[in-house]
Amino acid sequence: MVKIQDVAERAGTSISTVSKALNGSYTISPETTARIKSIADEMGYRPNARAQTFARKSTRSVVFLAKLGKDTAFESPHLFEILTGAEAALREKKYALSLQNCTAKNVCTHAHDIKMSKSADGLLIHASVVTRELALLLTREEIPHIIIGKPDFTSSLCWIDNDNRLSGTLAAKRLKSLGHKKIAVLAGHEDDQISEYRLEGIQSELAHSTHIQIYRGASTIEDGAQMAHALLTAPRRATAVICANNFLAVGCLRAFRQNNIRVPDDISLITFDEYPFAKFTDPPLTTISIDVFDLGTQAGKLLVSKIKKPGFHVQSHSTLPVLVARASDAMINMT
Amino acid sequence: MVKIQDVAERAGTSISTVSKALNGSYTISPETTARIKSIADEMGYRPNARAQTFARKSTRSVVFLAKLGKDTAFESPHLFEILTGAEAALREKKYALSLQNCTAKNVCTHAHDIKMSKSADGLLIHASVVTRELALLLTREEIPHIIIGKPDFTSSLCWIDNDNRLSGTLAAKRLKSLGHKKIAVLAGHEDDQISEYRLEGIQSELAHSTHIQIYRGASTIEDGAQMAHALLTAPRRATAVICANNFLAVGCLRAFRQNNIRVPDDISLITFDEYPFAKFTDPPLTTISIDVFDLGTQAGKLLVSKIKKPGFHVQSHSTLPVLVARASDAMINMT
DNA sequence: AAAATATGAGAAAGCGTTTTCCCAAAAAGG
DNA sequence: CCTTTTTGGGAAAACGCTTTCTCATATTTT
Repeated sequence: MVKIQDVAERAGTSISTVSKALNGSYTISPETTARIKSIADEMGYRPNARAQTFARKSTRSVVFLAKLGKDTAFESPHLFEILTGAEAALREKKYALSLQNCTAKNVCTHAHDIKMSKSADGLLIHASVVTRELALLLTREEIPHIIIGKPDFTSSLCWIDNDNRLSGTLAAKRLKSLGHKKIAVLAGHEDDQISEYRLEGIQSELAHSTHIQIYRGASTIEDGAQMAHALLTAPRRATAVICANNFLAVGCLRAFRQNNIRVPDDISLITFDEYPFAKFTDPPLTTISIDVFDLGTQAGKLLVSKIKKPGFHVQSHSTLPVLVARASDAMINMT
Repeated sequence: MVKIQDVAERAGTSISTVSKALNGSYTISPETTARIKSIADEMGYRPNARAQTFARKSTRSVVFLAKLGKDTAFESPHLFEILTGAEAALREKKYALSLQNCTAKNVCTHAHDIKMSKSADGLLIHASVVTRELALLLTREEIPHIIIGKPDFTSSLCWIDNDNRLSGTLAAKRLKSLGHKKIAVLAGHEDDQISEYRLEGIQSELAHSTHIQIYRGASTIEDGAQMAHALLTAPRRATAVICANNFLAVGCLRAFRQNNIRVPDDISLITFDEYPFAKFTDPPLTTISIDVFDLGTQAGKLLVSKIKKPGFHVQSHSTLPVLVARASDAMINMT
């Protein structure tokens, strides 16, 4: 294994000179720098990352903390899309990304361990595992971090998220503009943050003018279908339905088909996000979506900024939702 | 920051004793070990991971190499399910897992870099990026690795995979046992390894006794529907269809519905894998599936074994597929 | 009781960089 | 031409552990 010493000898310089040349320090002349670089190259010298990490007092790596388990990849593809986006951004900045499964219960232990053992420079944390205790820890220990998703309590954390509240508002606005007055909402359970914010946005937009029926269930195809059935048998049937996410929408679509309810002729449907099957459903779904990959890259970039300049403080940062109009919604049918 | 020195002073021993006690070396008496441990605990001592990594000449980390991009999380949830499984296994063995996006073109650079810079102890590599050149590199440099998926050429690599060929055979056997004689196969393109192995298994089982029609297209819902249309208009229409993956099956199902072909009454359908929506389709899909998460954990465990004892050599290792019978296939309709 | 062995603990040598000083030589200024 | 400043490069001190060697002391063996 060729080490810095070898390069130095071959170049007839000291090891500090080699280190400086390779790391682009201005205190070495351009000529020597070039010469050393070419020698190092020729010798196939790669600095030992373990030694660098130790000497630099920085790992140039961050860890991604989220709740992972069997089927998470299927149930929460967003999580991994974010991860992928983050990896891309971090790689560009020469940071490594490692993955750690944790829960809201043990996230503090994880974070504390990483901080104490100095095994990473920063944390990317999925909002679903963020607790008040963690918030305290992060600020007290001044751990560079970005929370992905909006933590559900006011705090001094740095977070970045799709603006789910605005998404809800957009969906509601859309249906209003199509003339709908009786709108049903298929929402997730109360502990489903994303669904909750969307619902808030919907309600704030619809509050006065419209009759809203809210149904709740798990964010699954099954429950979506069940809620759709309930909706169809309700006294004053809605003319449009907003599904808090794609799974609910798929279930809803299925229930409508079973009951020979045509979409969008008999009822309009609008949902959020952009799962790959969203454009393949029958009819293709109108959704309020965002670029999840981009959310990840932004989180990565932001985190690196925070690591590099501890003064740098982004309190929060939201990405804007946009309407992707397809064929599942339509002007209200007056007949 | 409390360091080993501080603990040693407080315990009235040398730092080597502390190190040994904490790392469970037998050369320290049980009493001293216990005493030191409790003092370290009390002082909140955490060894500096950067220093440990450096001193030990090992990072206790591995990197996962795969092709990642926008929508990969949606299109290949399996990849992330494997990743999650690997994380779980590695965590148990105290190894960290980091993620690196790469392509078949640059995978060698990545692997070489990691080896040279000693930034990880081993590699988990998705088969889709494995090239002959990489195989050479891995064996020449003796890089501990596990390939996930079967590399498409004979080599001395260590790989682990679901036995896709056997899965194909199982699917074919199932349809044969249900009395089908004319079977259509909706396969992916020739470069889709998984689909290819499945097809092989199907063909080897069906070769003599049965009439097979093979259709090819991309592994998407769209192409699945298209192939299904082709199948329906073919001269001697098949009584059963095997779809090389879930996406094709969904497309197929849709096309059948549009043409008022009932499943399984008019035609039987069987597919592979177990996407979460497989049990929610109409009718629920009969599939040949495996435990992808488990594939990941096995890969992780195997890799750690290879890292710890370089002599340890598993050439290959396959997980067994199993039939999950649902409602999309049935006895051939004789009428 | 002397010799051989086993045991517990410490001294010190790494591990391979980065980085902080420091100094000579060269350049600039008076 | 002498003094001051700049510039390029080297010496050496970290960085905080692990691990090998060595050595007393305690234990066993002869």
